[in-house]
Amino acid sequence: MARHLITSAIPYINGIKHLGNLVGSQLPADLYARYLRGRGHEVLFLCATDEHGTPAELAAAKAGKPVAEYCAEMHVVQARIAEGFRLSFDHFGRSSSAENKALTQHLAKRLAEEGLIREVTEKQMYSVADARFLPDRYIEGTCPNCGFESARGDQCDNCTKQLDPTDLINPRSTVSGSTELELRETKHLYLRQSEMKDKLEAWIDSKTDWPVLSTSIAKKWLNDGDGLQDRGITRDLSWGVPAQFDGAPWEGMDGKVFYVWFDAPIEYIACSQEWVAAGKGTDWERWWRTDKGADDVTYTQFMGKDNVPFHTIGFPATILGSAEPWKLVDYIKSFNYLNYDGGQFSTSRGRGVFMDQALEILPSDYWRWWLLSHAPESSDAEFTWENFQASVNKDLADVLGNFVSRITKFCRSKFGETVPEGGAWGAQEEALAEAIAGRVKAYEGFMDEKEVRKAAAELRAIWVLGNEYLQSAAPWSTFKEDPVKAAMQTRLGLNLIGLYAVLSAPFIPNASATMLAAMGAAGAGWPEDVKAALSALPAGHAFTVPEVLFAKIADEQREEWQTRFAGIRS
RNA sequence: GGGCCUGUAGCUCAAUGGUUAGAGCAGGGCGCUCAUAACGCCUUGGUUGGGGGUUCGAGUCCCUCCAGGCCUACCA
Repeated sequence: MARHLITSAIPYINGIKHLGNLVGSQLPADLYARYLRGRGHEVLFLCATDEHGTPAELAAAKAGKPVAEYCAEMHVVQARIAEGFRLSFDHFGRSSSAENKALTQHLAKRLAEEGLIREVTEKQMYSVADARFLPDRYIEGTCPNCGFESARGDQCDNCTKQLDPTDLINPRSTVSGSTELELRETKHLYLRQSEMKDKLEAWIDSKTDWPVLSTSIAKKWLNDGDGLQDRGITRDLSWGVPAQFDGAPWEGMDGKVFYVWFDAPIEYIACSQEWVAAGKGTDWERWWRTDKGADDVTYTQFMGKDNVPFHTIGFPATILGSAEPWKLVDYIKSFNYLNYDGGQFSTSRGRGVFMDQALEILPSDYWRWWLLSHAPESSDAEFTWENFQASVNKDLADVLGNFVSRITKFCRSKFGETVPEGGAWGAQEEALAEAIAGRVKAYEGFMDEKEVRKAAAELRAIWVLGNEYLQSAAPWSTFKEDPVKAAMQTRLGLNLIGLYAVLSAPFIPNASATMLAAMGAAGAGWPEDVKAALSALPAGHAFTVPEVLFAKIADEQREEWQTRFAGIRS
């Protein structure tokens, strides 16, 4: 038994996430966590809401609520949806927690003591009407390059030229529309990442088994242009971890907070403290402090590609720079994007399917299966309703669901709702057990390697073996001349359901639980010995015929959804 | 502009430089009747984006061009 720390990139508090966000981090992380728990390992699976930053403030203002209240409400909403998708976090924390505040300030102080913080005075755009500094992208104006009138202060969406807000003609605040903007001097703390370039690079170079996506993005940041740049870790905002605090090794940072990307990854650690505070655990240090038991922990992070720089550069720089024995990540599993029907999912335009809507129209298992079996691992992937309908109907309803249905109903009609007695395995059954054992090994291998799509394909192939067996054994024929043999075949068929339930649990936990309940096999463990697992349900054991596991999606239904989700979210 | 990724069957994807490039779905044929009009077997289908090169041998390595995507440090 090994110990596995697993974190999913923490979703931003600003609204409900879409399916692309889900498949990029939380869902595969959950798959892995469930698999490892199923194998009997000790797992701590953490996630949280990322609550600081300008967008949260603006969203709260738009909702007419204090930002703390807005975040508290949205956290509950996200937590409930996460439950709906059966995301099995050991704790779902908040980056605005007292724990994170204390730890963020502690680490910043440590970095300063190690000489890795420097103060920089710079000029930033200030909006008088909004009474706040504005990030570049919150300034809009006419592009000096192409004349586009809604160019953002960081880049023009029309001609893609990178801009400085001072380049814009007729600049205005996107918050209020005010043109009363001025450049003001402001002081910020910078993390001297450049000092740690060699150390970070050596660390990244040692990670030869990571997805190319993870390492190539990291190397790009390390070596682009003049190499790794220092990074500002404070912002002129009120909502966040205060940058000025008792015992701070600097002055003059009043009214400023740490940059959200500085405190967000720290929440991974703080979340484990929240986990203890919530009474769910007793010792967080054995997961995070290599001097206090965490040196045998394997730490795996899951995230979308947009998050990779912060996890390969920023957070490791914080951890390593602190010179304290924190556990560093061992493996970064990164994902590309999921597109929606020929374009991108769009939160602002309400294009695509959002997590709450998905749960309204279908149970979570449908989404889990499709998303995971089509996870954007090697390149961006695309969601289409036709593909979704075809995959779900074929894989879940026909191959797995119908298998459960056919064997339980056959047994009920010939032997009753009890595992039938008599007969012994022949060559055919031995061959089946061997074939399944081989595929289970492959399945475990893919899961261990976090090869999500390949694992899904292997699992499906295991389901298919059951149908192949029933087809060739044909207990409905055998029953006529040799009822005892038919009983043995049926018994094996019923046992396959229990095996499938356990193997499938990481992907489709609800259906798995239904299958186990129907078979009266709730405590079934991982089939380390497939042959034994296929005899787990003894003769005379009672079962029930479950309801249809997966209903099919009809064409008319699909068309309705297609229309409903094409445009503006209602 | 720079960097990275992707391009393989109608669709979604596989293939440590090594037999005749494989699966699933869709299409075609046959079988089965336990089952959710389900299942099984067989089968059609590819100049691996174009061109050049290295090699005994290239989907794979190199060069170049084309197409799509992402990132480019003040959104997160």
